[in-house]
Formats: sequence, structure tokens, C-alpha cells
Amino acid sequence: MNPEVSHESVHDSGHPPHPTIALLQTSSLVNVVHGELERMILSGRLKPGEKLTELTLAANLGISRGPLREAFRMLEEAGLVRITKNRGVFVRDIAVEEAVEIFDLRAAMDELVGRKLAENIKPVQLKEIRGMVDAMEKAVKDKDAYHYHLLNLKFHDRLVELAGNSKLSAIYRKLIKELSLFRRLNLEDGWLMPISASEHRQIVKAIASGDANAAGKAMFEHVMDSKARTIEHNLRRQSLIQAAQVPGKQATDGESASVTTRSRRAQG
Amino acid sequence: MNPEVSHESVHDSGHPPHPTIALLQTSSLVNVVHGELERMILSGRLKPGEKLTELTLAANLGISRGPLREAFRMLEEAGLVRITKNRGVFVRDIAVEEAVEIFDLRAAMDELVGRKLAENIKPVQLKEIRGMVDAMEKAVKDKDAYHYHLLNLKFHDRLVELAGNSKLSAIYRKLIKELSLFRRLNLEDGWLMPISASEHRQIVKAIASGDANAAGKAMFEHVMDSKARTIEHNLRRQSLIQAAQVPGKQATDGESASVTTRSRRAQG
DNA sequence: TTTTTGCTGATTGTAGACAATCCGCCGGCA
DNA sequence: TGCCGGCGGATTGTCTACAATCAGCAAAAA
Repeated sequence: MNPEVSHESVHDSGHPPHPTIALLQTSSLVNVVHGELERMILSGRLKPGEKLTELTLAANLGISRGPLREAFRMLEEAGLVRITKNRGVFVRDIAVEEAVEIFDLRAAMDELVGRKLAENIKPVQLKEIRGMVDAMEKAVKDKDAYHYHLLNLKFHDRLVELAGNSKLSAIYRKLIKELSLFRRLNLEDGWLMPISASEHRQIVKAIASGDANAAGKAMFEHVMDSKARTIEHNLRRQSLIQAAQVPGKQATDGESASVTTRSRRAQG
Repeated sequence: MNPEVSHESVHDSGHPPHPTIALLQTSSLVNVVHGELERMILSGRLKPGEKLTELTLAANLGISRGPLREAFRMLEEAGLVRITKNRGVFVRDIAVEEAVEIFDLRAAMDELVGRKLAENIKPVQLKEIRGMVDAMEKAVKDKDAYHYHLLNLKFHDRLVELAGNSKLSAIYRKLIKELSLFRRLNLEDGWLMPISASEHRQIVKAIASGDANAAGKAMFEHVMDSKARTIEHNLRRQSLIQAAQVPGKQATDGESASVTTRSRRAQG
């Protein structure tokens, strides 16, 4: 009769069960589907603006519409899809203005991160992020832009995590996910070759020095620079597209069936 | 055939229809229920830790479990409830540590807000927020702590809004909502009499002066002070509770039926 | 008395069915 | 030719039914 304390501490006595069992205990179809859809969206397999038809998706995933709809609601709240009543679910498309807003926010958050790290970081952690910067510089030498991109994501994510504010981490990750919907960003046609590599070195240096102001400023400006580069890159690409509008491209998109078949393969 | 542009600009030609009709067009049961539950949670009618039984709630709201579950998923993603598989949905309870994290985040965001406002605010807007500060000082004179509390919420919300970053506004509001679950905060047993009133005047002054650094700092420290006051207040209340643990209180809580009957009235 | 084991009612997870709405097409008409 | 109104297929919104799981109790065993 006291619902506030009657849970917890019932099942978690001693060893956690088999990992598979634990998975079944914690995740329902909704969770699995939510994760799967998120992956498909972030990987670009589901493109911004694309419609997600319930019946089709449910059939491909081998589930009924109920759990799928619940997953949709979660994705909507996370800003990854847009739901319009009686019309359906669409992968969200981020406009330039919104991308700018997100960058500004990120800058402020990262400034906070820089400050906190300068004050609190431990030697082991410092060594860890130095290693990441090394790896990034190696990727630059190898001209492996995609690998650099991944390392860059991980670097910033780790920095935020090390700041020790889990709420901050959660929101930061959400912003990154949304930002990846800024459609021209994660298309396969080549990543920005990193002009920003040296800035990372400088960030780490500022953090290591313990100067909160310097570290905060380094982080802030790094993100703002990144914003400028991204927006500019985007504008250039967009004008290219508008100029060269080839009508009879490949026949892979436009029909939702393509998504259909691909997602089927992804499941099996 | 081109799902990316085939929507929008179809129905929104000219006058928006009757407000009631517009409501029916945009909001489904899920939206309504989501809003209603959010209101119930934020108002404290549903208390942190309380269990939300699907069948009961659905019956009270006069709907089936499907839309209710979808609303639950949205609330979960928003951080207002916690869903445990096979066990149910509970109003989330915010621990002190998490509240601290949220305050820290808020401080950083508000600093950004202060900066932006100092740089961009218009005379009309300045006048508006001055009016809000006046109203708050009046509430202080009247010793109307609750009214002051509402004004304070509105003041900060408006400041964030005026900063002109909608993403920032959205996240800020989400944080405020979550923070209100910090349970000892919004109990009826009396609000903190505002020690912070003068700080608002100072914030506005800094913004008006156009000094971004000063405005940012004023905002930041105001939030941090608020955090200190809130945490301290919480600790004091908690120790009081622990000391005086009266067992045979009123009989209004513990049984979800109370929630039940009230929500029925709320709907009709 | 204490612990364990099997049952029972209650609640959640998932699926399928029906109703409501929308989009596109076609024929009528100016 | 171009616009308007109604029909049909497709899709979403909601509800109901069934299966799976859990919490609590009671009886049996130690």
C-alpha cells in the first residue's frame, strides 16, 4: 500500500543473471524497436523527411503496430521524428536556423564542460583524452576523414562525460543526435577534412593548465568555429545541388519500398 | 512520390479554422492525455513515486490503454515518469544529486541568456521584464509567496524566451519541469519567502547596461544562489520529516483511488 | 518458528479488429 | 480547358481480446 518504496531491492540481490536474461527482463519490444529505429535514422538509412508507414515498418520488423507506435512517441519526444495527426510519422528534418541554435547551445554547454574539466580532471583522464587527440591527428595524416569524424564525436562525448554532470551528458547527446539530422551533414559524399585538429590539442592544453577561463573559452570557440565551418559547407553543398539538379538520377529513392527492403535485410 | 515536400502547404491556406476545430485537427487522444497527465504531475496531484496503473487511469479518463501507453512513453522520454518493464509506470522522483545537476545546467544556460539579452534586448522587452520585477516586489510586500513563485517562474521563462534560441527555451522548460519533481519543492507547506527579489532587479540592471559579462554573471550567480537556498531548504525539511514521522496522518494518499476520483472531475 | 513452494488475482505486453480520416482519381459541368 | 464534388483505396486512431509476467498469500516442509 505504499507504492513509493515497495519496489527496488527486490530482484537485485546478488549476481546479475545471464546477460541475455537481463536483456529480456529490462527491454520490451518497444525499447528494442526504439533503439533500432534510432540507429536507422542516425545512420542515414532512414533519411530526413522520409515517411515511416506503420503497417509497413511493423511488418518488416515482425511486430504489431502497438509497440511501434509507442516507439514513435519516444522518438518524437526526442526530436528525431515528427508526428502529424492522421497523416503519419516522418523523419525530422533540421533547418539551418535550428542547427545554428543547437550549435550555440552546444557552445555554451561545452564552455561549462571546459571549465569543470580544468578544475577537476584527473591525470588518468588527461592521459586518456591526450590519447584521443593523438588518434585524431593520426587519422588526419592518413586522410581518413570518416574515422576522424567518429573519433571527434567520441572525443567530445567523452569530455562531456568527464565533466561529471549526467544531466548535461544526456542533453548533450540528444543535441548531437538531432544535429545529425541536419541532412547535408552525414551524407556519404565526403567529410570535411579536419581543419579543427589543432584546436583539440589546444583544448587539452588549456584543460591541463587548470585555467578554467581558458579552457572554457577554448571549448566555446572550437564549437563556434565548427558551427561556422559546418554552415558554410552546407551552404556550398546546397548551392551545388540546386545548380546541378539532375532529374534522372538513380532509382533507389522516392518510393518507400526501398526503405522497406533495406530494413528487412537489417533485421534478419 | 516525393515524401519530403509533399506535405505542408496543403491545408493551411488562409484563415485558421475555429479554434475548437483546429484543436481536433492537431491533437489526438494521446496529446490530450499527455498534457493532462503532465498537468497532474506538475501540479502535484500525482506525487513522485506514485504508481500509475494503466487500467485505472484509462477508466478514469474514459479511454483505452493504447493512447495512454503512448502518452506514458512521451512522459518517460521527458523525464517525468519512470517505466519499469512488467512492473508499471511511476511518477519520477528526483534525487538531490540530480537536482544539483539540473541547477548547474540551468546556471550555465541562464548565463548564456543573460549575455544574449544584454546584447540584443529591445526597449519594449526591457520594459516588460521591468514590469515583472515590479510585480514580484509587490508580491513580496504582500507576503504572497505562492504568487511570487509563479511570477518568478514566468520571469525566468520569459527571459529565456527573449534570448531567441527556441531550442534553448525548450530544454530550459524541460529542466524546470523535471526540477519541480524534486519532491520537497512544490509541496503546499509554504514557499520560501523570497530572499532573491533584489537579485532580479540587479539582473535587469545588468542586462539594461548592455554589459554581457555582467549580465551573464548576474544570471549565473542568481541561479547558483537559488540552488543553495533550495538544497538547504530541502535538507532542513527532510530532517524535520525524519524527526517527526507521524504515522497516522490523513487517509488521502497511499491508495490510487484518490487520484482516480479527482481526475474524473478534472476531465468532465 | 522460519523458509520454501505452488497457486491465484491483478497488471502489463502484444496482437488483431474496427472506425475515422485522408489522399488521389475520375466524371460532371461551366 | 479548368474547376468542383464524390467515390475508393490506403493509412492512421482507437478499442478489445488474449498471452505473459508479477506480487502476494497460504500451505507444506524443515
